[in-house]
Amino acid sequence: MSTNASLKLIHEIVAAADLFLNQSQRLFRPHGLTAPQYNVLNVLACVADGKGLSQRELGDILVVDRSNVTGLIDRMEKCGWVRRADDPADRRIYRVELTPKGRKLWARIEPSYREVVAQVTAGLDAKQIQSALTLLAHLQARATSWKLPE
Amino acid sequence: MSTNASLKLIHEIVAAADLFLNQSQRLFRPHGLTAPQYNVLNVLACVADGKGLSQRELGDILVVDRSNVTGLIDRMEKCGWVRRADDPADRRIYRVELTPKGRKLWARIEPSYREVVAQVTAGLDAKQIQSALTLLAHLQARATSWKLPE
DNA sequence: AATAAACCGTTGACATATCAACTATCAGGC
DNA sequence: GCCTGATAGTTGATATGTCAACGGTTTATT
Repeated sequence: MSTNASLKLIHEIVAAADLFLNQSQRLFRPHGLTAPQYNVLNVLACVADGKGLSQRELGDILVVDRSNVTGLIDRMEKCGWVRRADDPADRRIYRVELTPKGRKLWARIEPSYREVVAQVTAGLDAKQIQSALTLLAHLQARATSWKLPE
Repeated sequence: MSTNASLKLIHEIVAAADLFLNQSQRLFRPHGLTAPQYNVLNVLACVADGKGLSQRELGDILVVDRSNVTGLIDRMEKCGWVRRADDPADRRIYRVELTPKGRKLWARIEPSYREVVAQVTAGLDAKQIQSALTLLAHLQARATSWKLPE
């Protein structure tokens, strides 16, 4: 198999992800939001039911370091979208929750986000998407367990 | 077609790109290099033949803002991997070139990089890769020309 | 030739990201 | 109960990225 096709595959995956993130900024920006901040809203709205999430859990889900979550939540708290609530059982932990304002913002943006995804993926049939997902899962599994050469 | 499959597709592309970039750090780091810096070395080694590239051209190829190139080249120049040469015809421009040290570093890392890509894509046949490339090109074309909802 | 327009690189403000080191808190073993 | 170790969040150093504004240099226009 050609190494060049593999190189191009990886390159195009990175380029597509980059392009998508950059373009999605155009959706979020008018609301004063960034892509990582939208992800926080989305996780809190979908995953956390009422109880919120610790910053560590948030970082695990978003695949970012917990030190990064500190500043992210700082800025979002300043905008009034999320709140740090004390955990009654563990004083090391904050339970990060959506405020009503944050939930409202998410509810306003989420449909646009879905529509944009629909636009970008229009013209692809279910089978194509499925085989792409299989390939991506394969890549991720192999990337997770790779070993350094030499 | 299911919107959820589309959402998952985009999500997995971003996740795969992220994972790959994070893992490739492990290859670059022992050499004191970052992924964007490796990309600079690679572009200068492959694209620019002797004449170097202006910072604007470099930014266009790497799809980053030219203001970002300033700092990137600053740091790489400090390490002695690249050099800013004056352009004889246009005094606004630097021609960024590899130093011998930079070229040697690239030559040492590039085979490992190819091998890692080969590892990650092992088990995929040419047809699978080709259809993934087609899909990615489709996504990129549509993402480039999308219009904001509402 | 002189003015206007476009272009290049830098700078400063900011957001995101990592890592290492620190403080506070919790959980286990003795 | 008391140390020991793990865990949560913060902080500071550093790298990457954007954007807007600025100062020199071309290039175009008149």
